[in-house]
Amino acid sequence: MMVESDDGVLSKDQMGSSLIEKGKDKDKGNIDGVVLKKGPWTSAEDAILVDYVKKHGEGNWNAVQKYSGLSRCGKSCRLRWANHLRPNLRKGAFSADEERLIVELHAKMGNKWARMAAYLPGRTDNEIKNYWNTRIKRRQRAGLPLYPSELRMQAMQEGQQSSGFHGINDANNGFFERSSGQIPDVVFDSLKANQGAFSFVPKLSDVSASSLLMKSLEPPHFANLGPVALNCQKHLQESIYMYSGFSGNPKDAFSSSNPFEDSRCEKIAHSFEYPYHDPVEENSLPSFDAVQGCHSFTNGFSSTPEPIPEALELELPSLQFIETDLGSSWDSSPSPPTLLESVDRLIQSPPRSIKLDSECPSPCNNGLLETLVYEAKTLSSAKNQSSDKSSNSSAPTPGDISSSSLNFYKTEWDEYGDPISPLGHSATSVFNEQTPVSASGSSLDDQLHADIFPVSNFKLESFNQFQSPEREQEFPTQYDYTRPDALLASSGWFGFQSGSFKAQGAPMPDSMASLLGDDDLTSDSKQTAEAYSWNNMPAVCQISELP
DNA sequence: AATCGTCACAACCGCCGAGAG
DNA sequence: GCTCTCGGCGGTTGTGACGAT
Repeated sequence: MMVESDDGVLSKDQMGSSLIEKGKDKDKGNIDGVVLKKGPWTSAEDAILVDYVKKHGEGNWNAVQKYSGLSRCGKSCRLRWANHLRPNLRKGAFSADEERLIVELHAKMGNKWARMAAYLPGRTDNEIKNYWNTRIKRRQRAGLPLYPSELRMQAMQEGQQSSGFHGINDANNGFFERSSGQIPDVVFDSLKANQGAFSFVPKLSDVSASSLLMKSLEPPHFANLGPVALNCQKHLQESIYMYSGFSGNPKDAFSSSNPFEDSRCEKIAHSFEYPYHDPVEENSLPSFDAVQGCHSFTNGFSSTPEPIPEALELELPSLQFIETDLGSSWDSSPSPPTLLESVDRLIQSPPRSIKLDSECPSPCNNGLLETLVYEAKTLSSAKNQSSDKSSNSSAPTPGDISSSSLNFYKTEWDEYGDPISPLGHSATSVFNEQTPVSASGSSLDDQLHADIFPVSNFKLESFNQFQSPEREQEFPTQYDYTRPDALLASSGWFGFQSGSFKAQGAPMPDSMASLLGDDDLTSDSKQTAEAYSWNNMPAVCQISELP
């Protein structure tokens, strides 16, 4: 690069011994006694290589050293030629169109740089890769999503058009690259950047059970974790592999002793973030029933011994939105089965997420848990409602949101003639049974960390980011997480008063602000929630199809 | 002016698959 | 079927440029 001797700054010899393999590696640095050079190419070397290619054509790169005397290994020659010397290379900064195309392609292909390069004449995979990596860093640092909403929209459309989620021209390039296990880390756009994406939230009546279900996978839970170094592509891969295994063997796929021990969950969350929703499309969205491998999503755990808790577990750090989402999305009239089933599915993750599966064997299989969760959620909402009403009468608060949810729950439940839970308990009865362990000491956030994320330091920090006296008031109670009722009652798993940070005046990290937008969060929370839920679907469906 | 962090880029490394022997 | 070579690909590293402090 800078040491290239185009300007004569450094001669080949001056490149120094440090750049020359000492021949200790016969296979790589020394061929037939010739020490192969490494490091930046000189103009002289370039000329030799160009001349060689002109004479012999591309390929047979290992012969370059033999026939041209160039002290470079074949791979290095090929790379130099492909990235810098071959004709028709397009140098310089990427144009806006190119950038957009890259983003689009990445959304479709993942880190398939070579394939992406095929769509960008004159550009090399290395350029694209570098650009993308830089972009990731930049946007992550800024707390911005990687993909604009229109891309997600397009991807969703493509996913609908083909159950295989095929990408653009290459049928093998699915929206999620199956062969590679690559899944685009579909990060939802910020509301700020994509206000339009949330301007057409479907009418609640249009929200399907699946969408409701998907709220349980909502990314905002992860968004709360704040910016996390994105230098974890491997983690992303791992995450995808986790998903890959999901359809086949959930237990294997999610056998990690601590699903939050690293940033995988974050990446997964990003993978699910897909807030773009077009009401026009919703009816054509693939149902989970129709998607192979998504059986459990539609059936709920009640019908399968290996339900989706594994999947939902991925969102365990959930701190927000679900409750709000439910409340908002059920304003209309989902069918009664949808309501209940959605609730059921929503509640699958907490027990596992808090690693109670070992202590509370198979809580998901008996149908009790979901009922408890539902009612506990309702209780929690009620509590928030009462506390918030007394303190804030103007701006929407988490409690307001929760209360609306609560009211909605009640309304919906009663509306469908099911005044009591499927278990036969009234919500009240369950609420009364809820037993807070202690109101003293640390906040729920700390509790979460201590009990659930013992090794997830970054998440604790993330949680702490949102700690504030207000939030402490929000969650004054600690629960005994060894008790299912308490677990369920800790609606933090589901509803953590999502879009409340702003309204509460609690600090909102930049990333959070970016993810949720600077618009009034509470006013948009419904739409956001709707969009999230819908846009999660393709990802989940596709993931379930991964081998 | 010095220092530090970030960016942008080139190049290398390791792995993998295809094909030939 | 096995081994080897080659080429391709994706990930990572190294380094100068650049801007902020």
